[in-house]
Amino acid sequence: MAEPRWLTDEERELWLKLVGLSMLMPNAVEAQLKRDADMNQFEYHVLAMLSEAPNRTRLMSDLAFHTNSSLSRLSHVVSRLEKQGWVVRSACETDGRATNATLTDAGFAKLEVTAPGHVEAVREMIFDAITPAQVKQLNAALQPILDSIDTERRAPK
Amino acid sequence: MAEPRWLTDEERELWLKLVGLSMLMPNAVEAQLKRDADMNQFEYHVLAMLSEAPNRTRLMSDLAFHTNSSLSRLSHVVSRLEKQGWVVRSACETDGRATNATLTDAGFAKLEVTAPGHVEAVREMIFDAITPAQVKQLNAALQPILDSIDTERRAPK
DNA sequence: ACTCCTTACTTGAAGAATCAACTACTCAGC
DNA sequence: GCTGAGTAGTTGATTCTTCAAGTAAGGAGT
Repeated sequence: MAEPRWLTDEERELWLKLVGLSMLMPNAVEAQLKRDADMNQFEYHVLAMLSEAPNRTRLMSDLAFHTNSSLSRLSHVVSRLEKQGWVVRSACETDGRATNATLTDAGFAKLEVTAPGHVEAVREMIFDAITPAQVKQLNAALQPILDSIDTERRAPK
Repeated sequence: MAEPRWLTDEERELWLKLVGLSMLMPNAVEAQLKRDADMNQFEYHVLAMLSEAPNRTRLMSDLAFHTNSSLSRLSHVVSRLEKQGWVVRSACETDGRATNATLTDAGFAKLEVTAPGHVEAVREMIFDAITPAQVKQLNAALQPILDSIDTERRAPK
C-alpha cells in the first residue's frame, strides 16, 4: 500500500471550507424558505426547475437530473408536492415507462410569491459577500470540481 | 414591496453550482466512506476533529462548533460512535453542565485505517480537478461566504 | 439563599432521505 | 413474437436529522 498523497495545508483548509459550506449553506437557505414558504430547498428547486421547462413539464428522470437527486428521492418529494396541489403527474405519451411532472397554476403562484424573498436571502448570503470578480473565479473553479463529481457519479468504481 | 434584486446570469449560474455542490459532494464522499469504513462523512468528521484535539478530547459544544452541527445532532451521533467503541463520554470536571467526548484507541485506529482512502477520494474528486492557483482563489472567495453564513447563524433575523 | 435567566446537553417523536426490492414498460437480438 | 437486459418509476423499511421538549447545572442580581 503506497503512502497516501496527503493534503497540503491550503488544500486541507479548502476541504474544510467545502465541507462547512455543504453543511451550513443548505440550512441557511432553508431557514428562510421554511419560515416564509413552509418549504425546503429541494422542494423549491423542484418547483423552480419545472417553472423553467417548456409547458412547465419535465419527465421525472429529467427533473431528477436537474435537481441532482435520485429518482427515489424525487418520487417521494413529488408525491408531497402533489398532495399540496403544486405539481401533477401524468403518463408520458411516447414512453409507457415514463412519467411527466407538471407545475400547476397554484404551484407557479406559490413560486412567484416565494421567489423574491428567496432570491434576496441568497443575495445577502452569497453575493453581497463577494466581488463580481470572485463570482467569475468561483464559476470557473467550481466547474471542474462538479464535472469530476459527476464523472464519478456516472462511472462508479 | 420593492422590486427584488434579481440575480444576473453569472450569479444564477454560480448559485446553481453551489447548490449542486452541496447536494452532490457529500454523497460522493460518503459513498467511499460507507463502502470502505461503514461510516458517513459526519461521523468521520467528528472522529477527525477529536483526533486533532489535545488529549483527543473536546467538549460536546466545542465539537459541535468544529463539525458545524447542532448539539442535538452531535449528541445522537456520539451515542452511535460510543456504541461502536470509538468515542467515550465523561463529565467535565470544571463545569457540571458540560460533557467531554474522547476518541478511544479503537477510534483512533479506525481513523488511521480510514484516512488514507478518504484523503485519496477527496484528492481525486477535488484537487486533481483544479490548479493550485484555483485552490488559492477558492480559499479566498469562499471565506467571505462562510463568514456571511456564520454571521446570519449567530444573529438570526 | 432565593429567584430567574442562561448554558450544556439529552431524549423521544416526527419528518425526510436512503436503500433495496419490485413493477412495468422498451428495445435489441434471435 | 419471444427472451433477456436495461430503463423509468414507485414503494416500504430503515436510518438519519430536526424539532420541541426536558433535565440539570451555572451565574447574576437582590
